Amino acid sequence: MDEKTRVEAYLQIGEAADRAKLTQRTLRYYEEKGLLKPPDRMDGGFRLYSGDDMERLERIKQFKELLGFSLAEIKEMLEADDVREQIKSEWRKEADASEKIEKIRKSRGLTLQQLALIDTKMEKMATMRAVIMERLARYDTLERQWQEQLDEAVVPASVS
Amino acid sequence: MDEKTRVEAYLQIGEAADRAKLTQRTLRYYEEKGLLKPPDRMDGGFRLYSGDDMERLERIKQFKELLGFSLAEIKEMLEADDVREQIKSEWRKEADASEKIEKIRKSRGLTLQQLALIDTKMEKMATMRAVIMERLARYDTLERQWQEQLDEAVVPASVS
DNA sequence: CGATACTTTGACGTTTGCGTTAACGTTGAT
DNA sequence: ATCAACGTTAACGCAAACGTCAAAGTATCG
Repeated sequence: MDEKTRVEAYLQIGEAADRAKLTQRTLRYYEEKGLLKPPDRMDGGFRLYSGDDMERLERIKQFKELLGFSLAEIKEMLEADDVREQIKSEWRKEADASEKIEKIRKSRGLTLQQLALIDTKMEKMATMRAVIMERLARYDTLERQWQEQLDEAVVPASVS
Repeated sequence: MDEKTRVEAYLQIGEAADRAKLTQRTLRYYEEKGLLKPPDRMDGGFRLYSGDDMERLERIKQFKELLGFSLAEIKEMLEADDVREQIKSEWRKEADASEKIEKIRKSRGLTLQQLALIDTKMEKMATMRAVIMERLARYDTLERQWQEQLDEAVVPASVS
């Protein structure tokens, strides 16, 4: 079962694309552009996407759809994540710590930027939401007005 | 002063573009694509943008940057607005009310869609924000860890 | 082994959303 | 009247982000 779970955790490009709600072309394109690390392959050369790959895809989608980043920008942002993984796997302390601290600070900076961007976006969206609510209210009154007019016409004097 | 205010309320394309933080090309492009109604012109043919035009531009920007709509989608959405203006200017009740009610309902529907979209986006952004906050926390602990290591190395035994 | 479904790597095509001249007309100040 | 600053249309250009074949290899099931 150890092997089976390991096997089932991998998806071929078709399934991966379906689950991520993207196309196969897009997956290959992202890989080509360096947003996805080259995934593992089976013997025949078929790509195998890991759970991590799928998570990364999800993050890419969020950056695109929620924040409207270009793929180039997304790549930059994702490099912040890579730093974390790198450092985690580099528990050998040979490489001097100050260098790592630099990397960490840079990544943290990028993450802070993301946070700031999200916050301004959320504020703007809240404002927009309020405007839309007003609009809705006006539509409702408008509709009611014309509805009354229509009622009067249909029911001339039977009520009064 | 009546005339002056009326005149000053209009902007030539240069000023209009500057204030909207867009380019002249973009304004013409939006007009070409039907997102902006053909603005008034002065005698020489220079475009004159009204306050309403500027507001519309602002909404277009929001749809693009906040919601990530394509220009085609934005056009559709803005048509909801047009209905309101149309109906306001059509205070002649000749055209039957039921027809107008239909239009109003359609516009209201579009507006509701916008609202729903904004709400889902805001939810997703909130989730994303939470994830980012977690990330930040992890960066901080990471940095502190390595900082400690660095301190120990720099101050070998002087303290103890 | 064969059929069918899935995948691979090119490579060219398409759409969107403008940028960038070019050639020429308009305005406004001096 | 002229000059600089601004505007006009028309046309071509372009990068991003994929879509869409084509030709070939691989997987899997019976």
